[in-house]
Amino acid sequence: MDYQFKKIESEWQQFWAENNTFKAENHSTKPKYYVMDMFPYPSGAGLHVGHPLGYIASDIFARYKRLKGFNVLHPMGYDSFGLPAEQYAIQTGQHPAITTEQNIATYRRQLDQIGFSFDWSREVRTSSPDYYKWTQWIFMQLFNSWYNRETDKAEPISTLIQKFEVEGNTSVKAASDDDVLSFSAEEWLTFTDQEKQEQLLKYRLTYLRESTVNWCAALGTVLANDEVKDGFSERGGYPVEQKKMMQWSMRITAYAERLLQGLDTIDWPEPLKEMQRNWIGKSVGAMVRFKVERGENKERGAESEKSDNANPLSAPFLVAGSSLSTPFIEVFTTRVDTTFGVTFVVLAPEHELVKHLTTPDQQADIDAYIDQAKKKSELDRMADTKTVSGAFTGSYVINPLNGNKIPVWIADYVLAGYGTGAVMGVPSGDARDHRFATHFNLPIVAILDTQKEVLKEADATKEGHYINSGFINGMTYKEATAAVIAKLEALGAGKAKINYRQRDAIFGRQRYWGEPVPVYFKDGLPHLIDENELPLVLPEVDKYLPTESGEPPLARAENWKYQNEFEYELSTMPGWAGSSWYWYRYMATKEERAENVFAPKEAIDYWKDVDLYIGGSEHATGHLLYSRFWNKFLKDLGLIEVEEPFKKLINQGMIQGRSSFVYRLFFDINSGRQTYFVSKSVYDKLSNDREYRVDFFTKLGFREEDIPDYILSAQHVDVNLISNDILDVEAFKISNKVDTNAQFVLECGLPIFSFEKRLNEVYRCGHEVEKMSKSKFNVVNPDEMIERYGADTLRMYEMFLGPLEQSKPWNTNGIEGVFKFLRKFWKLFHDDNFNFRVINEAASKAELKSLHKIIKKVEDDVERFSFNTSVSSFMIAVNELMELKCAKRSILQDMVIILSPYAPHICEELWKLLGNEAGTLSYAEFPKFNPEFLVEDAFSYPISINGKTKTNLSIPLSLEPKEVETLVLADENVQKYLAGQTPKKVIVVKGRIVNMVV
RNA sequence: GCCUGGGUGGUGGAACUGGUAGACACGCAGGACUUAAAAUCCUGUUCCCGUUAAAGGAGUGCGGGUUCGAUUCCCGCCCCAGGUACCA
Repeated sequence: MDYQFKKIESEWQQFWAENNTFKAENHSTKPKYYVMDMFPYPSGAGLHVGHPLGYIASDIFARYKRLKGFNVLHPMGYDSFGLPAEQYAIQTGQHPAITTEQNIATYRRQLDQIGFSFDWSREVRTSSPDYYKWTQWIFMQLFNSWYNRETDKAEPISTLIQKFEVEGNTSVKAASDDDVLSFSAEEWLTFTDQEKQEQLLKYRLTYLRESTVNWCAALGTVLANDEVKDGFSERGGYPVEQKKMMQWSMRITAYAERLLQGLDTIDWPEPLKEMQRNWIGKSVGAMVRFKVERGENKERGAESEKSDNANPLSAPFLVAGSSLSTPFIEVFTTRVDTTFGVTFVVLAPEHELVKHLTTPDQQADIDAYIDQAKKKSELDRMADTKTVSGAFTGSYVINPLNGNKIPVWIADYVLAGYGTGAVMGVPSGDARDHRFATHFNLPIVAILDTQKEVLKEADATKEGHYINSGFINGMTYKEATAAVIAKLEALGAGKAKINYRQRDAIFGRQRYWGEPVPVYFKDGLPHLIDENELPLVLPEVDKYLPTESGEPPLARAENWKYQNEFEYELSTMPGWAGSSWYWYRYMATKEERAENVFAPKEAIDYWKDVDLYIGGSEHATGHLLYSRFWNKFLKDLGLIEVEEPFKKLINQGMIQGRSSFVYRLFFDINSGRQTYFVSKSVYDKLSNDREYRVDFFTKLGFREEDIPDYILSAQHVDVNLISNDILDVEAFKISNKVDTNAQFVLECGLPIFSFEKRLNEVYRCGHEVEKMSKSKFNVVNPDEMIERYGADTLRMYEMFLGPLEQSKPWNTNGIEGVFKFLRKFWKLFHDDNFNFRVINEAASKAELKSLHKIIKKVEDDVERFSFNTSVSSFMIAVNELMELKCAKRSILQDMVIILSPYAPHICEELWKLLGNEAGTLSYAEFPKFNPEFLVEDAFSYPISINGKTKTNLSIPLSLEPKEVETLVLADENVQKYLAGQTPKKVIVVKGRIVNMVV
């Protein structure tokens, strides 16, 4: 029989399913091995060719480990809450649960046909109530916990209450909000319940906090950063602004130090760890307080400051242990030694002191600036370092070290969420401060004798001795830092401080399709529902849109009240909630899931942690950090044992897509909004060519002086509507919901001829290589590949594409070669008429050499996750055995075992043809490598002159370098290249190379 | 901007610890088999110069450096991709 992959593959897939071949046991005498993949979000576009890359790698590894005698847990599930399903629901009115169910069915079909060895009995779905019951349960544990810095772990909130009752909060060392009041035990006891709860909320590991969101008034909703482009909504192009909103947060910062330390104990790619370290961003420095100079802002601050408790000018004093009575601006700096060089202070435009520091003269300037800053996203603000902007508040502060009066500015390069939302400007040492000072004509003072030309350029050196710096003049960096901190502490104007860049994570979305937060509100304060009321099931709503008043979709649920009385929390949990603990749910068997725990203790004790986790590096600072955080928290509660959940992690590179773009041009005219889609070359010319632009608008009927303001932007378009970069305009019109009256300007430009077909009368799209994702409309799925070549070919081809960890755009150029290889492998077992021809003869030396070369190679390659190189080696081995006309069982049977993790279907079939019991291949024993078969006695030395290879010479490997040198120099051919010269030096590296220097 | 990764023939890539650059494939060209096609097999294929063959020269994004020897190590740039806190 010829190689009939379709028949073979469907038969074996059915066999595995029916016989539960890959079901993992929670009890075994074998050593355990837990191989996990990052589970997919079941997108409507189906599984794309990028997903299987990591899954194939982990499947090869899992199958390899079974052959090596391990009890392997290799599960799969779905991260099934998310924005795209909800977006689809908004457009179609379909319940996201239904579309999600359909998408999962598609994913499952696609996964099944690739032949993965998953234990499907342990599948999880984050959107199913029996799963998210436990996500909500963990949320409740977080709400009921605080972080004790003395024991360095989370503890029940009841222990905090006990402390408050005995000693108040002044001596408590806890992770908390910045604005906690100090109170004594007596004061605590006089608090009402309401007041007590308010205080406790500042300590809970999940708590309410005001944070900034992208608010789109036209859509009446909050947008993800992903959905905002250049300050406008990606859908519809409506303006977006930054707005503050009360939100649930997770106090991940409490764990910053442990998250940092833990990195040293796990086997993860160094760059990934580095990303997490940078994200956590530990910096050792100091807080410095600059007193506000009174009198400059007499109308406001001065009179209200004493009596009015709500006056924000007094807000910063609400720091535990502080008794200062003058308003100040607090900054964090890592270069406290440069305090004498401070010539201005900059606040974030959102800083709460801004409105109180602004003098009447400056009011207009400041208002205009704040207005403009609101329109920019944080990312835009960080990214744009070229343009300097800012506004003067009119107020001044006093430098605590030299008493200098320093102006207070606002600028958008200072971000409210970072540090204290204020920085001290040291233009001589910091490039950004320098640009700011130069632009606004602020003084620049050198503070180190090694700084050169500070008027021209900032110099961040720590070398040399201080100048212009009062009592630290003449000191070195180390001495000065210590001296300044000591002085600031003595003055009560600052203290040493370790700062983390990481912020507490926002834990809420103003959306429908997510886990409901198990919280209701009573008298404006959050309370947990009862544990036995879990899961709090997502209620039905009539529409998946926000309400008219801008509340989240859950506000639409009718009669949805806790005990028919109290408002539930209306936001839902973010995408990362369900994925932050799922590896524990996999540990529970189907039967064990009926028990009232997230996973049984014995199962957790047995599987402990994930031995190998494979997934994309795009999750480096999101999912992987949150998961480590929740894991540490669960450990603090004593529910699990390990500090780190993922022992070893491999990043598979992304299979990128080739995205296509259309170019949308729109502007407002008297009769409303007009939209055009312009072709690629028209877009290029409109962007770069002024004359063309004028001509273009003239043709549209505008006079040169009346050309309207317009927005020209690139927009993703579905790659399935495109062939060779040409857009199917009619199909696009149907799929594009927003601009029904849009017009199309084709390659030929204006005017549009519609009656005559010509070459340029097409709409040409632009393109870019970027990640494959539904939102970028560039998804390619594996079904067609499997239909044409089969799963074994797809599996091997995805590995053959290149190193697992590297990103690459998808292309199918080489797939024929892999397919040919499998057919050759099949032919090795059959004669020309496809009769099985394997014989029981003793293997030759050459055959054994080929076999043991590949055993060694595959072992080495799998252990270091270099799957692409083993595919090449398999090809070489099969080419060699073909050449040798090898048909011997002792060789071929081992070949089947070695290849089976990569191409399991064809190997199962051949295993059966070889006379073995069906299905036993998965648990066969991996062949033992014997180095004796690879011993060589001679090596063909490359002979080079000045590093350039000239010829080769075969020399016995037993010879020592001196003997090799003699032999080489005696060679006629070598003498020809030397042309009579005597080498100055001869380098011989045994078994490697001979190099002569002349 | 900042953090992280990458850049080698026409294409995907190999070269594992500084030791023959281009393994293995794809594609292309030529040939065999065939009435023909598909499939299969054989030969060639980094570039330039030359060409019956040979012999030269250049070459791993760009510019420098260390070394007997650099795709590999160091310094400075350019380009591409991922992340940048509400895509997952």
